[in-house]
Amino acid sequence: MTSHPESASCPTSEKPYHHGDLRRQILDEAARLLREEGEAGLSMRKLAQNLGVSRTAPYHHFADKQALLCGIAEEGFRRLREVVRTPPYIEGAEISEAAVRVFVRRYVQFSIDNAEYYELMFGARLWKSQQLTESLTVEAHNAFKVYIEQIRVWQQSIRNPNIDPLRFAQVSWSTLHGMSRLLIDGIYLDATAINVMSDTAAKMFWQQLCPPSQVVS
Amino acid sequence: MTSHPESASCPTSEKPYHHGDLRRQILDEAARLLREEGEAGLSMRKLAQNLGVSRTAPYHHFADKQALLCGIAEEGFRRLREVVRTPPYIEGAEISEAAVRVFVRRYVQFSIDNAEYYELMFGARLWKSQQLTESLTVEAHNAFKVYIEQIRVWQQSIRNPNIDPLRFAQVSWSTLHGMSRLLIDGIYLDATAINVMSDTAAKMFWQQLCPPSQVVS
DNA sequence: GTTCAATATAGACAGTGTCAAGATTGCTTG
DNA sequence: CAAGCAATCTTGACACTGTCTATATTGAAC
Repeated sequence: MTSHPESASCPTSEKPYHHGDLRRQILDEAARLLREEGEAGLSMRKLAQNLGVSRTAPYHHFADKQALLCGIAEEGFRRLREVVRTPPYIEGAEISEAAVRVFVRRYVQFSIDNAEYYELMFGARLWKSQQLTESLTVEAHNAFKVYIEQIRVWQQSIRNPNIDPLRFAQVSWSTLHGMSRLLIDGIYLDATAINVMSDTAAKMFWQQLCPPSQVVS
Repeated sequence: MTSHPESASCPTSEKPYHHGDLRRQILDEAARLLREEGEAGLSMRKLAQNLGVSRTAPYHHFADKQALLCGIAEEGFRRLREVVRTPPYIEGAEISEAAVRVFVRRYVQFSIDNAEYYELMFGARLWKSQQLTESLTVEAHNAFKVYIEQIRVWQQSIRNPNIDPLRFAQVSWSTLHGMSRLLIDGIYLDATAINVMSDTAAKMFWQQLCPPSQVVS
C-alpha cells in the first residue's frame, strides 16, 4: 500500500518525491516572475505551483520570503561585481575619457538588463529590514569595495591628488545609481536617450578627474 | 430631532456616522504608518482600524490602495516643488557655487525629512503600474518642469552655451536622486557625511556649469 | 417632508506568508 | 544488507490582506 506503481523509479515522467534541483529552479523562476510581473507578481505559493511542488516546499531551501529575495540579490551582486571589475581600458595604459564612458555605459546597461535583480539589490525592502543574509552582506560589501578600488586606480592613473577617492566614489556612484533607478522605475522613459545621458555623466566625471587646464574658446 | 444626543454637535466624544474629515486623516495616518513601519506596515484595514472606522470606509475616498498611494505621492510632489522652486540665491544676482550648494543640500534634506513620501513619489510601485492618478501625473510633471526651469535659469545666469539644459538637468537630477535613494534605502549609512557628499556633488555640478578657465597649480 | 447622493457598514471570497505535524526518500554507519 | 537519521516534501491550519457586493445611515437640496 505504501509504494504503488506510480511511486518513483521513473525519473522522466512521474515526478520523484525529491525534486533534486529545487533551490536553483526557485531562484530562476522567482527572477522570471519578478521580471515579467513585478514584485507584486512574486509569491511563494505561485512560485511553488509553477514548479509543481507543494506550497511549503520552498521553505526547505529558504527560511522565508525575505531569505529568498536575499538569495536573488546575492546573485545580482556577483554579476555586478564582474561588470565593475572588468577593466574598460587597456591594462596599464592611462585612463581616458573614453574608458570612463565605457564604464558608465556598462553600469547603466547592466542595471537595465538585470532590472529585476537591481531593484532587489538596492531596494529598501532588503536594506531597511535589518534581516540581511550573512552571505548577501558579504557579497554586497565586496561589490562596493571593487567599485572604490576602481576609482582609486583611476585616480592614481590620473595622478590628481585633489580627488578624494571615497567622496568621488560616493558621488559618482550616486549618479550611476540615480540614472539606473530613474530608468528602471519608469520615470525616465526615453530609452533612446540612455547612451547620451550616460556619456554626459561620463564627461562630468572626467572633468572632475582631470579638469581642463586651458581655455578652449 | 434628527440630531440626537450622541449624533453630532459634540465633536469630542461619540463618533458621528459621517466622519467628516476622513480623507485628510487617511492621508496623514497612512504617511505615519509608512514612516514608522515601512511599506509592509501599511494596510487598508489597519488604517481603517487605527482611525476607528470600518474596513471599507476608506474605499469611499480612494478607489483602491493604489489610488491612496497616488494621493500621498501627490502631496509629496507639492512639497518638493516648493523646495525646488525657492531660489537659493539673491534674486537677480549671479548664480554662485554657494547657491548650488544650498540647492543640493536642500534637495537631499527634503528627501530624508520626507523619506516616506519620497519613496512613493519615485517608486516603481507607482510608475510601472500604469495606473497613475490623473492629478498625480500633473503634479509630477509640474515638479519636473520646475527643476528644468531652475537649470535653465542657472545656465542663463552663467552664460555658458556649452551646457545643454535638458541633459544637465537629467544627469544632475540623477545624482541628487541617487544620493537620496542610497541614503533613504539605508545603503549609505553614515548620516554625518550627508553634507560633505552634498557639497562634493555641488562642486561637481559647478565645475560643469562654470569650468575653471585657469590652471591653479 | 421627500428625495438623493455621499458616506458608512457588515459579509464574503480569493489570495498571501508561514507555522506545525506527518510522510517519503537517499546517505551513512553498523 | 539493515537500521537509522537527516534532508526533503506533503497536507492542514491560522491570521492577515485587498476588494467586491449589498445594505444602512446621514446631510443637504428641492
